[in-house]
Amino acid sequence: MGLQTDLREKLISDYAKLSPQMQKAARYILDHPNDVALRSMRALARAANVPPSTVTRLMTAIGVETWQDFRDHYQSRLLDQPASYARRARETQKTDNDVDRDQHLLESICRTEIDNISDAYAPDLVSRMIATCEAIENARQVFIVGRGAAYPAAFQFAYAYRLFCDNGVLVDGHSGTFGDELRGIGRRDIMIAVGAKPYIRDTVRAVEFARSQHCPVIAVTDSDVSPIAMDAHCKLVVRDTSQSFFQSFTAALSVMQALVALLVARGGPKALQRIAAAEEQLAVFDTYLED
Amino acid sequence: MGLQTDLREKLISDYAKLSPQMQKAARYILDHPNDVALRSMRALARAANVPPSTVTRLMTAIGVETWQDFRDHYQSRLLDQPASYARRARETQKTDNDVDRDQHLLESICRTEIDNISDAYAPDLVSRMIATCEAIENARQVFIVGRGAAYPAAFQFAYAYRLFCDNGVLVDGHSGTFGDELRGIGRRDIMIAVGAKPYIRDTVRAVEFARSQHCPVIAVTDSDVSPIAMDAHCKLVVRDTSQSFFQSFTAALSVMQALVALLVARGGPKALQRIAAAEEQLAVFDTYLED
DNA sequence: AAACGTACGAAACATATGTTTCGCATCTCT
DNA sequence: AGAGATGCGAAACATATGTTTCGTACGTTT
Repeated sequence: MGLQTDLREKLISDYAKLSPQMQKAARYILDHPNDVALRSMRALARAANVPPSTVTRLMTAIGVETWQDFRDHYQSRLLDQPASYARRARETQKTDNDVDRDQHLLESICRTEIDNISDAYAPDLVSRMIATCEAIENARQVFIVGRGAAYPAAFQFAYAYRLFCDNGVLVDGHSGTFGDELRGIGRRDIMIAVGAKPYIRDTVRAVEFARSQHCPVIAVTDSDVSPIAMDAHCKLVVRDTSQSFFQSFTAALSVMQALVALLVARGGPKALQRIAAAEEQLAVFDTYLED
Repeated sequence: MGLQTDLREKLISDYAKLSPQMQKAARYILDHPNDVALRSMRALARAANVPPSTVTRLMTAIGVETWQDFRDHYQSRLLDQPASYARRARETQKTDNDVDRDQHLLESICRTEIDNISDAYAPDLVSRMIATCEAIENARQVFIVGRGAAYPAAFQFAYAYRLFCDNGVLVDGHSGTFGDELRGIGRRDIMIAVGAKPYIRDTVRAVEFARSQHCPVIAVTDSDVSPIAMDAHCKLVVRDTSQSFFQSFTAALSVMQALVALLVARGGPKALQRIAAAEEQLAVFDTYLED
């Protein structure tokens, strides 16, 4: 992927052919790649002790149109790969055939989804997921809340969780009101609340109620300051960037599934036994199609 | 560097005391910390959809003299991060305790999820998605079927789809039986069926019924030869590889969301108008928390 | 109603930025 | 030695940036 293999390599290979002043600039860039990402062109030129024009000349010499392109390259390198996706996506959207538009949209959706997922498994989030598991394992009951577009993620977790634990409650408001389902919630329980902007009132109310009953909350949400994340025991902040009017809950779903996988892994053979039992039960009900 | 404990914490703790517009800015910063390090203040303000003045006001509100100081803080934070990555990697390879196992599991889940998603947007699938959209656009009614673990994906699509089209029916068996909901299905309709192995009998039955009524089927499933994909008008085969006992429906969900995005993009301004109307209606019901 | 205070965006401001131009050295080749 | 090419920095240019100012709109209090 990518027409530009690596600008760094290009700089090194062309180094000999450059004029002395350009070499000075190139050398500084090679020695201080982060300066390219973080500082301005003029500031870099000053640091390298060359006039600004030398830097622009260097750009054209190595076949880079503009300083922006150069800087972008180094910025995404700094981010350890991710962000360049978005910009490329924007570039691709310029073409104007109808089918092409659809294809490009899907391509850009794909990249966004991958970015969202990557971010959801950043080191910070990983340790929070582990902490979340500990909290769940020690809880008496596990209440799972998610309305509207967040419902799928909540459902997914609840569905899988109940295959190996019987203390999970999906608070979906289907049977009776929200309040009924939360009766008895307390400090020994835990609530997993899923929701992103726009926040659905029910979800926020459920969280507030849990908090008022001293029940710790795990927030799977889109921001550290989302109303769902307020005073949360653990915040799992996942991106919901999307190309459409609708937020993407892909990353949230993925995290919920990952939590299940983690819980099972930590649960060891006992968890697996329970799953086997659950599947047997489903087979009795003739739920699945046998091969 | 040094005396500032962490501006991020400061931002979170002061969040409630900020004015609405400043909250908007603060929130964007919390959600996109790298933007602070890499982009200009005005660019960030644009991205956060606030005037530049709001950002400067935010600076003074949280006790930061100038934007430069703020940016510097985030830049050094960004530069420190890669080191922690490396350190963590080294630590992981040394010891073999429980936490490490969890981290490795999550890392491998992340990779698998990304693979699944990438495959779901392969050129072949992309053109099938476009074909799917055409079929949906020409359908009288759109029936969406998904049971068990596939329910989230079906629900997600139905939920979003109904925001701009009123001919979507989520066949979830909640209200009455499966059969009831499918009454009247015919050749001018379309059914979107989601399901992976193990195939849930209800879903397969629904597909078979649709076919018997000459209703074309869009199959979102795990194999070209899945019982759901039999004689399907269009097969969207997505991978559901996962590290746990449980299939991953992340890619399926992503594809369903992508279909919605595509439909809206193709629908043009009319679709957007309908969405606006739907959101207004939701606002009337006081569904969302206003800012 | 009136007075006050806060919140806010548009515009103004000075400065910094990326790029281009221009003229002057220095080198190269006949 | 002179013509041509090349390398170079100062300055010019248009634009973007960070910050301040100012008028208005809105809500609260008197």
